[in-house]
Amino acid sequence: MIEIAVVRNNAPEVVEKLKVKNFDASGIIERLQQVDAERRQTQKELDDMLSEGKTLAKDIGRLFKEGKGEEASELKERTSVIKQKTKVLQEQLNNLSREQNDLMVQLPNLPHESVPAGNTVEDNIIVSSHGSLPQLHDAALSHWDLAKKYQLIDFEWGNKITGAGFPVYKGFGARLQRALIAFFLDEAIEAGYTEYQPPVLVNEDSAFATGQLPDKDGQMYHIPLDNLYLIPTAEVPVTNFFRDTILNEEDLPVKSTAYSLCFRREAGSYGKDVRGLNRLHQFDKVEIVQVTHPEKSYQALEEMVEHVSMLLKKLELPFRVARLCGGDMSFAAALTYDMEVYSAAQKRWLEVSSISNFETFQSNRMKLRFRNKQGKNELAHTLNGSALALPRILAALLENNQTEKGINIPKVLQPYFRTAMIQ
RNA sequence: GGAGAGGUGGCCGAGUGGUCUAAGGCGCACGCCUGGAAAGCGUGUAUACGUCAAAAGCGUAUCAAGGGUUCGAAUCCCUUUCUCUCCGCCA
Repeated sequence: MIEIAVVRNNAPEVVEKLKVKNFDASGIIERLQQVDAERRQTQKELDDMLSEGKTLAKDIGRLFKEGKGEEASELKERTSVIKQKTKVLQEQLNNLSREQNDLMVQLPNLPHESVPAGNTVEDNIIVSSHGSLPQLHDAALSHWDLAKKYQLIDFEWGNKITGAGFPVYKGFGARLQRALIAFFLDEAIEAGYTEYQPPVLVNEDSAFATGQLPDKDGQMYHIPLDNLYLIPTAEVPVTNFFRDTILNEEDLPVKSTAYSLCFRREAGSYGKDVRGLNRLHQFDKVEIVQVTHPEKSYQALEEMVEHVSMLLKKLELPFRVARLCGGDMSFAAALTYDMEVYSAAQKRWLEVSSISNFETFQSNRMKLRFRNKQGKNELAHTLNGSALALPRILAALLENNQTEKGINIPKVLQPYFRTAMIQ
């Protein structure tokens, strides 16, 4: 969530900026200002009352010790009044704090000044394009047909044992997945990220901290018996490593990478968008996460875009980079770049990575701070990006590299894949 | 799943109703001492909210979390949670 001080000091600016995200914050902000002022007033009154009670309790204790029981009893009468009042004030304060918090979590993150206004993908800005679009022969197949032809993926088996959106990879398909994961992790490690294998189930606190709760409740698989959530991305566990943590300034940036399974309910999706590997309930992804100094976060964002670009170039896939417009951005992001590869048989751009700077939005929720040079604690910035999501990379690789003889494997994957062509 | 023992500052660890404003130790920082270092000595060393233009200072809360008893709770009671040990199950 954004910081209360920002609301307190720049309310009109907050409302203005959130318009870029198509969010009308005026009502919430107005109420917040009232609640914040009342809360502070109440806290002051309560603190004073508690202070008086504390002093009295000490006096009473002292008097008892000195054997002046009668004087002590007189003081006791005053304490009952104080008790009554503190109880009422405490309750008021709790209510106000709760209301303030409820309002705060409804506010999306403020967009960076470079975020274009707009509602849909049409309003996203294509920042750059790389590589040339492959020309396929007339008999070119979609990746789901190729998967069948070469026995790479069995969608039917997945359907049978679980349901739609849970494919079974087999043979060269499974091996290609394994090769990609190893390649992505090795590249991330090379770029200075530390590798982790996180849990794929997280608790409520973790899901809240990175912003999945309460905003995207229905998008995650939930296990009620233990109140745990299946992660939609490794961002959730990895960023939460640093929940309630105060880092040293010299430890920044903290760069982490993790391969994990990801689970998304994708409620309401249907049609050709979800055909084949285009949209799954369970998929594989290597994620990169950074915790940075606030002054370095946009530099880190560029670096992450560069990293993912490098991966796509090495995989010889044509891709483009889009800066998302306000309406297309997530609740928690301040600035997001999407990376899209061209899938030649489908003739579509597929989103394979989303790289975002959350500034202090997540760190404020999870109390992730660092001790700055002045010795004060300051919220760090968090960022993350896919590097990369497997299924659509797989789709593009299969479609773009198909020939009459078989499917070519990019050079960079061959050491991992141990074969140059799927036949 | 059953039984038992626990959760105290960055860490170890004392503390069973009233200067707990949490002993002591370790670590860390600064200073003294030293040719330099070590040892020694001294000082300091949490987080949040509030107050203040800000800092300092001050107030309040925090001894796993929440509630209760009491004039007063780290300490007593209840609930929850987590960790450890043993048993059971188990890759």
